[in-house]
Amino acid sequence: MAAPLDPEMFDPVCPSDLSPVRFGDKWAGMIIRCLEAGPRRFSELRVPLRGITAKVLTRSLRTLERDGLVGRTVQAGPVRRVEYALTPLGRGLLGPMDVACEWTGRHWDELLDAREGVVPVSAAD
Amino acid sequence: MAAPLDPEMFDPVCPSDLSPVRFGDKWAGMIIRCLEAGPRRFSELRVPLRGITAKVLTRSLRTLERDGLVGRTVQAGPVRRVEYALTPLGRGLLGPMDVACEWTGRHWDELLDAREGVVPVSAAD
DNA sequence: CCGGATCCGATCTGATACTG
DNA sequence: CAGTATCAGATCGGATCCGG
Repeated sequence: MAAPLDPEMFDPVCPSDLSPVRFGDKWAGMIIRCLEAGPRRFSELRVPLRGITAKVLTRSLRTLERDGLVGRTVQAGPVRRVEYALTPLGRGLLGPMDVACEWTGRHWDELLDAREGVVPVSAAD
Repeated sequence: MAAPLDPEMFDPVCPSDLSPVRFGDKWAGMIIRCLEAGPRRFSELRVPLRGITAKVLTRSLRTLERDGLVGRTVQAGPVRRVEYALTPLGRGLLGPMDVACEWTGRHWDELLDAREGVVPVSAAD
């Protein structure tokens, strides 16, 4: 429902693999975020998830379904319409996700420094 | 530090892959838990991490080190002694971890039911 | 004691092409 | 529109053996 998903919802310059915290597989966290505001169609999800192939999106969604985090609804008709939505369980996961995201945001520069081999202060020769 | 690590700290019957939340690689979360009470030696870590091979433990520790979550200290001497400890950054991660663990604990049965294909209530024919 | 080197199978991810 | 089939590449976790 509601507003269409922002195509630039996930900044490609922001490699989220800097964060030690992961939710499900590579895409699961982003999918859950996409479903936060309400049910979304398959094609709708593909927009912010730049470049994800249908197969990969399908597999991630199936896994989320198997784990009880996402529900799938098929509406037969002239054109096929499949909607995905968070289950109550999946919605509950938003809490821990917010905590993880906030933590990562607060320590982004430290995480970045660590990767780049930056030393505390004056040791930087 | 202090007390030795409980060898049964991680229940093998408790497949943590039921939880959608993961910290780093397969072992990172457990390693961080092991370091919660203070620095630990390499061999010490291998006890609760039943069956982990030296190579894999080394790799996980190196990754944690690269990401700035764990520090490594070598004390040369008659016998080699290497200690690992949480950095302030790594220690901060305990917060989000606690949140994730608590959430998983609270929803354990729902997660289990989903995996076993249990339907809500009376739909179980 | 604390690893590194090598090799291997399993899993993950994706590109490409095709379908009800 | 919403997938499936197939194939290829990368990464992961681990067994086994070797070294400082």
